[in-house]
Amino acid sequence: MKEEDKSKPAGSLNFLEQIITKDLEEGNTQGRVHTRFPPEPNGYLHIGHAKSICLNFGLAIKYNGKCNLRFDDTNPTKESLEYVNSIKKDIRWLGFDWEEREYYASDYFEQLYEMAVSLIKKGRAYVCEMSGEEIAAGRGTPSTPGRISPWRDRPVEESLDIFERMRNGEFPDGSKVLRAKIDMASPNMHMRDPVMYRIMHAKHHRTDDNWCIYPMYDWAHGQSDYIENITHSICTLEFEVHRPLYDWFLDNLDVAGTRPRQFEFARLNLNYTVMSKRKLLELVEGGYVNGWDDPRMPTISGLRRRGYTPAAIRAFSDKVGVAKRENVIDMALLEHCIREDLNKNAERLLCVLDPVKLIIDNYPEGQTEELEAIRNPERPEEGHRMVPFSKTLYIERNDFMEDPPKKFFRLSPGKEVRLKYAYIIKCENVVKDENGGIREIHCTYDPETKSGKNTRKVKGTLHWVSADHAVEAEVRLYDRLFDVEDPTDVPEGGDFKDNMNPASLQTASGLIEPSVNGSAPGERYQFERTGYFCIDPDSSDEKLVFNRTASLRDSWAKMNKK
RNA sequence: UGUCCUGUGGUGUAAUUGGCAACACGUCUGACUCUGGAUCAGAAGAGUCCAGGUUCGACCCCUGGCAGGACAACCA
Repeated sequence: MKEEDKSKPAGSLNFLEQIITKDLEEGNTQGRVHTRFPPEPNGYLHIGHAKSICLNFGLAIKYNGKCNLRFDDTNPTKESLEYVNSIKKDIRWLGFDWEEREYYASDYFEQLYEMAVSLIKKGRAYVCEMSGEEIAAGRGTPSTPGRISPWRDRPVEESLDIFERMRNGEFPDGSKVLRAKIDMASPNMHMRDPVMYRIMHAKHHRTDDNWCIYPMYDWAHGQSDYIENITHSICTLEFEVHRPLYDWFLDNLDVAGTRPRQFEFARLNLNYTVMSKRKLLELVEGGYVNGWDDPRMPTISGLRRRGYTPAAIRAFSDKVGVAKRENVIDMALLEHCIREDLNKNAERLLCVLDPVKLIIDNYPEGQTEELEAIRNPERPEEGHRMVPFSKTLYIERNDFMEDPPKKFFRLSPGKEVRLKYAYIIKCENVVKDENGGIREIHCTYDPETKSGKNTRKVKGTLHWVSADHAVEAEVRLYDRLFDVEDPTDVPEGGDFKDNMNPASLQTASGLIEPSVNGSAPGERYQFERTGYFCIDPDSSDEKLVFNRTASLRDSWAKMNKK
């Protein structure tokens, strides 16, 4: 877990690291750093969560501390075990370990209840019997004060009694809540007697029907941090306004030891995609993608299936940095990170995605040669694979042009190119079909130019496969899910889905060199000159399925665009 | 016309706490190349939201603006 990050000068700290360093120097946290990653198990994790995971676990690692996994499971109607499991799987896959510290806010329900009772006894909380609408209406607006609840000054004993009966299930949902008694005129809406408990007769995935009152986020979260001895409670910017409440609860409870403190950072935004749970859900449920792990989704499971590596995602998280200002990260940075990893680590393979037949007229009929091809030029120590070569081959259709522009380095009539790992060939003529399409390209080869020999050089090198030896595979060519940088930027009445890229998935039938046989789902390769690909779980014994993780940078395509 | 937060190249993050701005992605050259990949060398691109002030000196401190964001679930 030690990727180097060259995106910042050595020794420069982000604002959280600066705070922690100072706390450690001043002994503010008993010399400890203890963070937590607190997902609500109500959905799948995405790349934005990955940033938070890397941050929280990363800080703990960097400062020799600990990071807990804590499920914030205080709303049983939205949460489930399925999500708990997927979240655990994703965090582990990313390479982080919470050891035995797998916690649940629901583990603290009893303690939380006792703490609430103590607050009532202090006159700092009361049972309010207004309806939800009344409470909302009575809260006022940010610029006008709220109205005092008629129940606000009821006797402590009465609140105590009713609160207990709420717990015992004597009242229907929505009939009563426990509220903190703070300040209905506060300019901070969250301080206007916030709800601490609501009645929900709902089955919880862990506590079953033991409870029918459930704590609200603001009440549960800070106290859970306190119970777990968290030192630095790191969350995203939208909770900034909650911080006074976070502190108020701690101030008004008799807490001992180190108090947790909350710090906020700006969440990750990525262009050319959407990140909100609601929109992601819409894509899944509307069938716009094939599930949460569709390789085009920015979910962790989607990226995994797409072929991203944990190391690439960790490197990405490092490079995006941590700060308080809103940001939009360029998708190109994510792509850079996976290419950087896979260039170094993925074995090479020859695969023709859009084949056209090429016949070497002067190559002996029926002859086959096994040619040596390096597995990975970045890691020569990994050795070689053998690739069969014969008279009839396939090359990429767009590697041939009858009438090439001046800077076309590939094959055209009368021109020479090298076939990677094989020979230099020269195009002699082409055979066309009745529509004028190219059916066969006829070439001659120069036996003196076999790969490995020190021979003359030609400008272009092509990938190819031997027709009789190639293995057919389904290749799913993925591209960005959206056409535009900000898919949510739509005209009146428009929808973010209007910005979807119609070509985000194109399927090809690829021909791959036979050494691909025996590969298993999850394995990653570079198809030379084409891109990085990963074997999809949809693969069967009969047919491999590849997902394109990322294309190779293509300066020829870029040049053509101009 | 409330409270809180944030404004640094196209994007993101720095500037060791006051010494005229660095790194990464991206872009553009060129070299090299049996991947138009990778690699290597180089370039362009901000004078730090604006206006005042303090100071020998301000991205950094002060004052006042402006802009953007968050907050009015019995969601988290």
